[in-house]
Amino acid sequence: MLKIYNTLTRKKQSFIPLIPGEVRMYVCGMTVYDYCHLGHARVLVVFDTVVRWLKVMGYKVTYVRNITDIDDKIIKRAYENGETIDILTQRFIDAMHEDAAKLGVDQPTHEPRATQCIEDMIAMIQILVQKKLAYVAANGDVFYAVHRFPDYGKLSGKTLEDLRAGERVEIDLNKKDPLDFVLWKAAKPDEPSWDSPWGKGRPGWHIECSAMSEHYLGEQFDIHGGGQDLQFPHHENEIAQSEGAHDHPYVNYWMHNGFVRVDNEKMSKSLGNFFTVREVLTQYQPEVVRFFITRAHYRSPLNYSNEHLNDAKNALDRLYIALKEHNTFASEVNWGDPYAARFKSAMDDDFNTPEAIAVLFDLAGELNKTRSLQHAVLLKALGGMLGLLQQDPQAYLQHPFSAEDSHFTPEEIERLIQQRLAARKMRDFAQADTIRQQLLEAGIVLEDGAQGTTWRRQ
RNA sequence: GGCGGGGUGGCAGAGUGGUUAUGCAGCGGCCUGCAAAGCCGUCUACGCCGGUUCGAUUCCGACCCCCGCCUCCA
Repeated sequence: MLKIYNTLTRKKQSFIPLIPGEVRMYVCGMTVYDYCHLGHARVLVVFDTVVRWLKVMGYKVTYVRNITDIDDKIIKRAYENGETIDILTQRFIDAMHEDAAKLGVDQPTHEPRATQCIEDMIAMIQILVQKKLAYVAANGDVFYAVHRFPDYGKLSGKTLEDLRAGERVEIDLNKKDPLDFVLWKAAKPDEPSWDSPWGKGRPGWHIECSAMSEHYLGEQFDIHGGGQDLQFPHHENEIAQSEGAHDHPYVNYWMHNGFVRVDNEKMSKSLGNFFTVREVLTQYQPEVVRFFITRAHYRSPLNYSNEHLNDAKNALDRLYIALKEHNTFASEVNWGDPYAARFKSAMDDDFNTPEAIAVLFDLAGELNKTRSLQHAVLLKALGGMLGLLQQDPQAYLQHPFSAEDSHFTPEEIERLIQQRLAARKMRDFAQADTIRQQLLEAGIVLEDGAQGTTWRRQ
């Protein structure tokens, strides 16, 4: 039985979908004004892994991940760059898709863009205004009246009093209450806008997720995910909007992934301590990055550094080396197998991927001892459920992962291996070792095995 | 200040009321012409102080420290 830690109840709960056999899931995606950094990569990978596991468990999954393609930062960035919003956002949407694909992240079922769902948002705001949960301010903005929604704060464990006691509440004279949040912003000159019952304007941020999730998944669905930083206010506001509009529960299970950190601090745009996915991929194979992410539990913080990536690389190498002599394909998993059973119980326990990966290593050890095809097939199959180990082992092990790795072409390496073999045959070990040393200095390790000499990148 | 999460061996990172996590790194051995890989063995743990218990890293309480949210943020 799958258990999921639910932020709403702060407990692990048995997962029971609203419709037997089907899972409807929504995850807050990117605001597309810049390249994805490792924090974004984590969200992509974490929820991709969740979807993969749900599918392995036999669920039909409808997975929606939105794209925020209109907001203050996008407008500002487009203006700074002297380009249109459309060109800016399309560029970063394409870049995000490239990054996601490299990390082995499957496309969601639907990937709606905020600007394509304005009508849904307006319709929802209208309901909220009718129900007096929202009001039109003097400047034409429409605000949600937070005090009118009694459950406000239930997700983040805050009360209105707590929030009022906070020091950082912005002062906006148009709001009746400083805690009210904007649903619709009246148009300013030179900004993109849409017609609405309240005049030209554009949506606030939170309304898009309420409207788009309802459009694709209905008024109530199973799982809603996102980064921990979205818990408040974004997800809290979504609840206020959706439950306020429909008077019944919005989401059954809320999942929040932990941050990626740098030097023990949250990686973020505002701190400027972020590394983009594409930057990291100039130094490491994408699967190493995915392995690095998957190796930590999704709710734990994940400290980023080159040392940790190197460590992840060495660990992943071990799995591929174990698979090296069996270039096999995954097949159906027999869950009665002890390794498979352990893997399943780890994944069923709130997606405990570190434990699941530990099973992979135990299996690799067994494979190294027994060299049985059966273990190789299982290792590949279980790895695949995490989006790992699907490459040809040789391709992985020989992949040039940095610019310095282009010293020798595979043909040249092959030629040097043959030269060394000839030297060894003549028992000219000095010459043989010279060649091996030469390759080693270029980061190439030779391995003399029973079936001849193979090479891999260090 | 309010709310929430956490402190595990050299590093990363799970977990458990008593029995090896796992990986990387280190050390010793086997294998090898020598290596590499692999195998075998092995050293470093559970922030601090009390309490409960036959027994606590694991439960309870206090303390110290770290991180996050309360503003845009994955």
